[in-house]
Amino acid sequence: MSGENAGPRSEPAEEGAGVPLHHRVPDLGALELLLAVARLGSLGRAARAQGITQPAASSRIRSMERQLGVALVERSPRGSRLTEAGALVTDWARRVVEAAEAFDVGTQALRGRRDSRLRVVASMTIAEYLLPGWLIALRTQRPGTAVSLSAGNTRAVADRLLAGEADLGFVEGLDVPAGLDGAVIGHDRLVVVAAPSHPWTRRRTELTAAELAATPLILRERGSGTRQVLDAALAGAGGLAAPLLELASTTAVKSAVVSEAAPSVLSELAVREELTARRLVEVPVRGLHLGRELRAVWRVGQRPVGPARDLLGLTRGAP
Amino acid sequence: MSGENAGPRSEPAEEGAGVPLHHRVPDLGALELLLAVARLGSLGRAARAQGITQPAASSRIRSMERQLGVALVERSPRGSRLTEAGALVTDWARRVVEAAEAFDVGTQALRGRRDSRLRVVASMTIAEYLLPGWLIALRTQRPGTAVSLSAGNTRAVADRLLAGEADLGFVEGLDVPAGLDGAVIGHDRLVVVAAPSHPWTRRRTELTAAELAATPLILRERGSGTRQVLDAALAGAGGLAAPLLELASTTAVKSAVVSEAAPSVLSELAVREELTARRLVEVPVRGLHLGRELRAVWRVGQRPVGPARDLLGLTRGAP
DNA sequence: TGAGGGCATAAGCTGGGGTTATGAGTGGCG
DNA sequence: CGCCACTCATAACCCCAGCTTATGCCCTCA
Repeated sequence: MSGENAGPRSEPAEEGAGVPLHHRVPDLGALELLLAVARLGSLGRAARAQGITQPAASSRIRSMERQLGVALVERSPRGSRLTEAGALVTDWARRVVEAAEAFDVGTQALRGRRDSRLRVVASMTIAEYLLPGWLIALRTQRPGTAVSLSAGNTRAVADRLLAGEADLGFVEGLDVPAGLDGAVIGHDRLVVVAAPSHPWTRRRTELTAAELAATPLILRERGSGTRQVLDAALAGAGGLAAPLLELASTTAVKSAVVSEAAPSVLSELAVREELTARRLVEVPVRGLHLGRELRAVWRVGQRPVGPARDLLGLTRGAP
Repeated sequence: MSGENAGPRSEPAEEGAGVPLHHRVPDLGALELLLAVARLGSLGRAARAQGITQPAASSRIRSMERQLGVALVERSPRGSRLTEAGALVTDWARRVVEAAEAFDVGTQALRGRRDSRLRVVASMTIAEYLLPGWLIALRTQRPGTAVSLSAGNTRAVADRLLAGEADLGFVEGLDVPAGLDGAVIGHDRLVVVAAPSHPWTRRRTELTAAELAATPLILRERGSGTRQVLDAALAGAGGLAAPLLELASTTAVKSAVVSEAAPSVLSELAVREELTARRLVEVPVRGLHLGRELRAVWRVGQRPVGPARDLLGLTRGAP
């Protein structure tokens, strides 16, 4: 495991547990630099691209290699190429940097300058999972478009649009709020998820809607969009049983599902990563389709123009 | 846009272009701290959780708020809660931290200590997209399992397993290499993708396999797993046309698809993010299914036991 | 054979992020 | 009622990571 102590592990010791992550992962700057090296094929060029000097880049890469214990680039007097391992590390680094880009573009929009040319209001789910990607795309397509973002539930989105405080809104749900026009830009689906250890993940016969309805679940609090769709869909199956636990945030629900051994119903967008990592498992339900539309919305009669139109065009056909 | 200069933009100016990302995004340490605050409800507790002092945490959060220009936490003499905006920022931060965790667990496995209890060999695609998630899951389920990872093509995976240099392998492809047993653990699918501006994304009739075969594509070099599956699938449709461009890495292919206006065929795993952000668009092809199995493999007769068995159990049913 | 691009090393500066020490609010409770 | 326990903020100080400039060596190519 973690270095010095090769013998039968003495301390807590599980791979540097306790040490916060950022001591074991290089800086964002270092990761960016590594990507630049991969792209440009030379430490010096990468350095210039990052606005630092060649020795700085050299030492940064070297210390990253020391920290990770892996040779990342093969230096030659004619440039630098990635190692076999370096290529893999670079791919993982790219994902960190991409997440950081999403963070950046998101918070920049959140800063919400009054002089923004495009003011967006979105539901939490969309703002969290989809908008940053769209904004990155918008930035590459129409650089210099200043966007401001605020998030809230469907009601808040409608209010801001009607008050003229926003140009374009995004909501997920079953219908378009009064006073607004909209266009479907994609679809979301609620999925039943459970911890991998839960018996539902080993069933041979598909779960029925009635069984689902009768089981106490871990859910978001009443009033959330997710909850509405679920209530409506299970009304015919005897109605939803009292929840085992009601939590305020999606994240809280997810970790509760993992630790408490009860299932939940969540947006596909919210659990995609957990599903592919098998931290959660989807439980198919016979004949139950919990789809819901993702919609762009705007004030009746005010079809989006300019930047709002650009963004709308970008989002059509999402998921 | 970027502050000071509100007028018609003078300089390059597009939202701090040129300034490398890591100057506009807080440190991983700061993001982790923010998550801890969100989870624990107090700066002091979060500080302790990160192994720093309360004043350090206080100043770190404050300077992050200054940097982002957004109030993130609401301090009270009885604890700290996230702001509305803070909740959103925290969600975005969580994704960065999760990517960093994947990076961490991946590079740690790559470090490849000889004394590892579990030696894994995987194809590039699986190592890149799936393995980190599994390793994180494995770490929470069986903490302290030292894993070493090496990556290569199917041939290399087989060789290492047969040489007894690895305990468990993962490959994607159509069949199990000679000398190995295996189990299907999931499915991947090749998808035809194009830039959003490409005419194929606006077709009213579905693309046919013959049309796809006749079109020069941007592809990975011959010999890659992706290429094999594609060749096989289109053999009946007249065979694949000469590629427009042959590139060595998936990343290179992706960016070429975006800039050159030619389509490509790539693993669903590799383009999922690009698809949801609409940087790429999937083009459905009539009656063509480019599925391929993801398999865990091991030496004939050596069913995985111990840690290998744990990991195998974790991966079953992936995507 | 010299010029130029590539990388490494060395010496020195700077600032961000850490520390300790302290003060000032607020709610619970004997 | 007054103390305690908890919160957060401020101030003064320290240290090292990461930057810079200056230099040298290596290789390739005209």
